[in-house]
Amino acid sequence: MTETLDQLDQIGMLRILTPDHWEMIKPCFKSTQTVCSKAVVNPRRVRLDHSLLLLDGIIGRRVPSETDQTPHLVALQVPGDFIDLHAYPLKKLDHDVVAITQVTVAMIRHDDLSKLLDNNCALMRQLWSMTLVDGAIHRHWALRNGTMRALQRVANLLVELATRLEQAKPAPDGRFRLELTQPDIGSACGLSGVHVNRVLRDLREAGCCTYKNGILTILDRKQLNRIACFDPSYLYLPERSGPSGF
Amino acid sequence: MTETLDQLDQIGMLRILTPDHWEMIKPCFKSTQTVCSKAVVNPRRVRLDHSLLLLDGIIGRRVPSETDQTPHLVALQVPGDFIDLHAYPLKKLDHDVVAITQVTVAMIRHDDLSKLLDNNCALMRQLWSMTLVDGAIHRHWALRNGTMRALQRVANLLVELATRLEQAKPAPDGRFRLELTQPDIGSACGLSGVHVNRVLRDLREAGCCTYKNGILTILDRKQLNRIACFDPSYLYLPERSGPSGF
DNA sequence: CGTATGCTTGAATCACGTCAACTGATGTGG
DNA sequence: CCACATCAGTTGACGTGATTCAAGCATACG
Repeated sequence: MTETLDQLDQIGMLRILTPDHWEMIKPCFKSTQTVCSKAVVNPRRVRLDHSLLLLDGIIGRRVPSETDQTPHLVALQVPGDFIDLHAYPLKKLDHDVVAITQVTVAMIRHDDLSKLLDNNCALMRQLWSMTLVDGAIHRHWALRNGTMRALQRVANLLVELATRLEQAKPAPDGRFRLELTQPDIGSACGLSGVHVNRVLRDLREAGCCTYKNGILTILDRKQLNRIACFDPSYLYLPERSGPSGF
Repeated sequence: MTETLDQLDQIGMLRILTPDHWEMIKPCFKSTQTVCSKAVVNPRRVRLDHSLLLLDGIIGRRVPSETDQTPHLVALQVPGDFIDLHAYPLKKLDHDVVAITQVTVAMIRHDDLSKLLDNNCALMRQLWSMTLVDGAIHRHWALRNGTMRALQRVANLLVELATRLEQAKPAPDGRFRLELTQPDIGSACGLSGVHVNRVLRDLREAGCCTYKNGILTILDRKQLNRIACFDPSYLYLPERSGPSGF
């Protein structure tokens, strides 16, 4: 499997790393792994000795709900995200890490990470930054669930995911394979599955986007952004060319 | 002002640091500052060259709402919290940092922090951990706003704050000076001020707690925990004596 | 085939928001 | 000392957005 590791590219959140730092950490990923949809990648409350880099697919973080049975989605990760990097300093997670789609991940052992970081504080600071952007996204999820109404909430979530996914892989056709069920979307933004269905119909009838078979197709990005009141500054996107918030 | 700095104690979140690490970082705090209620301590989108340690009072993080005028509370910080430590790697914030009560903070320059951390990766990892606990709290806020109904939400927020405040300073009488207005509480958990008022009445009539003049008084902690479905594991409390999630 | 899973729609219910009026405490100026 | 303004809290009436329950439909799969 190591042949794929050499081809690893600096996609999405990984672009926070400087190229030389990326070259340093890349060899530490010793193996990749493919996990099938719906599997629990890392369970909560268990001591972890490794962290995962998401290469392909979508991963979610679930917290079992205190009130009812169905767990709640508190975060979604896209390719380029350093999943459960926070397990490196914290050692245990407070949520389950589950595969939404079939995913491929690269593993890094905390031992190897320590060897690397103990001699390189600059790299550590950049990894730290990556978890801080995660934190900013978490704050935005609280904001979204706290202030927005259903239509805006769903639109906002979809635009966020589209924007983050584009950082990993450009999608000129505006199509994104999310594979989230409608109740999943509801779980992520605090709505019932039924209501998500109605909201998606409204977005479809407004000509904004369609969502079918787990595939999001954005038809009118401008209008969708407007409905979503989307301001991407909380994503701290690295500047490619031109101004950005980072 | 330096006389107070020598007396700084390892309260709240600071207890994540080992005592020797705490002794190392303590001298870097060169001055304390008292800021009056409602002042903006650090504005968003401005490059910061320092971070703040909250010594006394309560600080909030506000995001101006896209939809209406009133900004939204996305986080609350209690004494011992290293406010905007995330500004150290990220340099800019995506939210305003505002004083809820009158607060005293200690300032640390990022230059000094760098000098200290470049020779001490273990300390850096612990500071990193502190921001990760912040992240876990953010996730919980998203969860609260996404899954809970009004009564549970308010109860949950109040218990969280009480628990975190107790880490900083024990409150055997069950009284906590929050100084949040009822609309503030609503803003934090996605409810209108009017509805918060009704919920607080319900909690009062149930004998759980009272909230008057910005002071929370917990009368029946057990019942309040039950209503709030409160499980503190996401706070990663350091173990004092006995088992805990950390 | 039948069963499971996810989507779709309608009808009834309810939790919460909005609006508006009133209270009570605090503060300010004449 | 009183008149007045201000601000947070309080309560009622009303409207509505979202949940829940239920039934029906489509597709995939054994």
